[in-house]
Amino acid sequence: MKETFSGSGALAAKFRTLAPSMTRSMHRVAEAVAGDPAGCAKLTVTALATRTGTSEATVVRTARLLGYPGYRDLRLALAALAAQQAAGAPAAVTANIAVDDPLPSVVAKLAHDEQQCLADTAAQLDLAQLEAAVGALATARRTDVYGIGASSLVAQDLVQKLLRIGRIAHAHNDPHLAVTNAVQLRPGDVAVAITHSGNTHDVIEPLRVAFDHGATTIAVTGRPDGAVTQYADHVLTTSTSRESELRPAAMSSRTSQLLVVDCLFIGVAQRTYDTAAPALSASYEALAHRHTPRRNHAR
Amino acid sequence: MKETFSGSGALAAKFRTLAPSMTRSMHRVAEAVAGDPAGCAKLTVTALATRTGTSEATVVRTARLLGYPGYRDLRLALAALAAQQAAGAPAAVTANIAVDDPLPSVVAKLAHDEQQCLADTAAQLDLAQLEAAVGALATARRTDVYGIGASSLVAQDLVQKLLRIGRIAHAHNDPHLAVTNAVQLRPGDVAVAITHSGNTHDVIEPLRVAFDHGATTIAVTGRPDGAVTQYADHVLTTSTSRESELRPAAMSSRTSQLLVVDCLFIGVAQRTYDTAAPALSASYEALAHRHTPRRNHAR
DNA sequence: TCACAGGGTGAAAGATATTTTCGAAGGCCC
DNA sequence: GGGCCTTCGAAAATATCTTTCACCCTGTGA
Repeated sequence: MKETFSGSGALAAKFRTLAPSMTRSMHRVAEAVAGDPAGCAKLTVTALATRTGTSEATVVRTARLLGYPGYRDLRLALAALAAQQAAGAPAAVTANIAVDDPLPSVVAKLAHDEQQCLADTAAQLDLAQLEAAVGALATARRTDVYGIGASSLVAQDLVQKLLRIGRIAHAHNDPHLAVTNAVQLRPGDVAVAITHSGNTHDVIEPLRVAFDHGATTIAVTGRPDGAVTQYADHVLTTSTSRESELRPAAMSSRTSQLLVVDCLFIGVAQRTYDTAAPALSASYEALAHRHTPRRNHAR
Repeated sequence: MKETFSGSGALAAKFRTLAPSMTRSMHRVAEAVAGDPAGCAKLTVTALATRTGTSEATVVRTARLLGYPGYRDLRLALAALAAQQAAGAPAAVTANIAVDDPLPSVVAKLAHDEQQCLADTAAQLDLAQLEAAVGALATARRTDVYGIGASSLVAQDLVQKLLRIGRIAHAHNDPHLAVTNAVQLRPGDVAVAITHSGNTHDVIEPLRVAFDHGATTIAVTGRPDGAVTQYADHVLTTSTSRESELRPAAMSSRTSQLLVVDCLFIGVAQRTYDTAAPALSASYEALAHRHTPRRNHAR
């Protein structure tokens, strides 16, 4: 793949995230759009269809996939993007991490990639969905979080955070236990599934059970078209960063997922401030004696 | 783009210049447009006509007067202008996250903070220490990783990654078991302690034991002067990001720690490429069937 | 190899949005 | 007050966008 997308932000990120679920024709359209936003903003549906050798229908479908109600809105967004790019074009360079990269270069590239990933995630995060998810978590009687493999760590991170502010939460990485517990959920409870691929059966199954039992369900996934979203009331899309052999997408999705988790956490903490703040302080006090009193570490 | 708006004032300037030649109705339209470009960009001709209490015809006439071929183009320009204005004012993301921050602001601030944290970490990371740590891990007979609480997740992340490339690694978050296992270590083995505070007794203790038994010891900590470094052959310092009430340092240290872990991982993967690459591929294949088969697009 | 299923695709119909037309209303000078 | 010009908006005409639907390609199983 010799795609040379400059770090044009949200659009390129969206493109990467959704590329797998695009058909060939849509891919062509998306490529044209991502490659020359300014130019495409000047075209009508018909013109863009002609330029990409496709049909109006495909252009509209692509626009929809990219998250706009139709081509008209994509076009507006394109114009906006072009203006933004023209305003400040940082144009950072990012090569893939290679086997023979010296260590300093690895560190720089990794840091840069992850920064980019954070920016992309923040840019494309659906705030309405986030708001809804936060609302659900803030009022949940209890919250179950499902994650397997690398996503299991993210699930645990979310649970640790929720526990710290006094919410009742459990992380499950055993599919059987997860389902067993999901059966207990009912309306007012929340279930969160975390899966990069969006198709991890072991995580979807408990979410489906929770969904069927009336719990509010949230999916944190890199594939908004994945099977997991069938059973999700709220979908939070993580951004897929550039992949390379040594650092495949599935592995680097973590950064994006964790940002989403942090956003959820802060959102919930804000909404439940009265109980969250004392709980946070309490957890510090409780941990203080666990640290050997060497210097003044209680900043 | 032929039409280049030099600044956000361009529209207002045009408005002033052309105001004399405008009729009353056109004036109302122009005023609305100049006053809220972003908002007007969202409206159709009809909607804008209604909002200004005029007709579509008038709106189109105004657009023409402002120098555009029609309303459609004015609308695009408006969207571009709005984006430019938004980009020009990157907002005070430097501020702490407050209880009453709206969600969009929280997302922006979090993303910004974490990006900053990554940059800081990469900048101050001691490459010589990293190199040494990578060398030790790459040749280790086995690796034990200690982490408690939030750092436990980081420890697990490192272990998961090492396992994927065929290294033998274990994560311990039970202090007793950690010590029990540390006793088994000997020269040629590696022990890694992850602690933000640098003074977490439960993590220091197993590292000390490992150190005493001749294992190579690595500390990943935010406090290079912490107690943990006494028993560490190599110290990797993570950066402490800004803290706030809702997002204390101990919690945000994760980002920094994970970057270090990633650097270690890539470094080791490079050095053991011959075994790492096949192991990586194998782990994908093994996991493939775990994802409900959905679609497979040629890319 | 063939028949079949199922999604991907574009032509064209259908729906919207934009532009133009045109007549009416208001105002100004004679 | 009447002619004449300007302004204005309703509605027709056009351009643009969206949806539908049948065809086609591709992969699959007999």
